[in-house]
Amino acid sequence: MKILSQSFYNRPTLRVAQDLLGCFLVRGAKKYKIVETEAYNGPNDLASHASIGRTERNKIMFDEPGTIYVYLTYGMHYMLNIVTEERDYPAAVLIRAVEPISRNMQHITHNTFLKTNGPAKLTKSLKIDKTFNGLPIYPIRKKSSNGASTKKHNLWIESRKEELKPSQIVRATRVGIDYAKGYKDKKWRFYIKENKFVSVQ
DNA sequence: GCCTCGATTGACT
DNA sequence: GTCAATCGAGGCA
Repeated sequence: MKILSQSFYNRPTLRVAQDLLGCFLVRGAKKYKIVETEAYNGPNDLASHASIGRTERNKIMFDEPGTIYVYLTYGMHYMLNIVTEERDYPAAVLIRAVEPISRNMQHITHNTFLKTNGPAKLTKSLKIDKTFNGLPIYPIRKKSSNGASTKKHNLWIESRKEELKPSQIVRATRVGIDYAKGYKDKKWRFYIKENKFVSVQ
């Protein structure tokens, strides 16, 4: 199993959103299968933060492919996204749901269920917050001799074990974006068919 | 400065 | 089905 490189994310956003299904989001010693994603694609997508141009909040969406974009919504929920396509093209994939894979993770912890079946629930479960905003999700090659190390963080994405069949992938409209005229009906959400951790079937 | 609203969730009628 | 939580970004004065 191999960590996805930056070039994986430097491809069309809809492609990346589909190809992330079945890949593994790894947080320290814990591993989760990605089962639901959404694409936010380009400057014209009215559902995307980037449709109003570059701002202090959304500037990360214009950054390098493979950059982590985390923002706060409703004053309390963090959303995890990975930036796609080349620098200055604003696009990202929202990770909406993951399935816990490691042993002993589907049980009760701290008097509550570990819930990862929704974009805000998974960031809460995995303790992902704005400190990840702007960091790379891809591996950084080490600086050569003088040991000027890059900042460490234990969040990355590994490739699938095996390809998904097209019949295992469902295309659907995105959630919570009814305000996006002309874009709300685009089927830019992808999920693994019949997976019980998908937020909205 | 002031107002509106959100890529959501959980509690409640 | 309805609605509050909770706060920063963005728009506008």
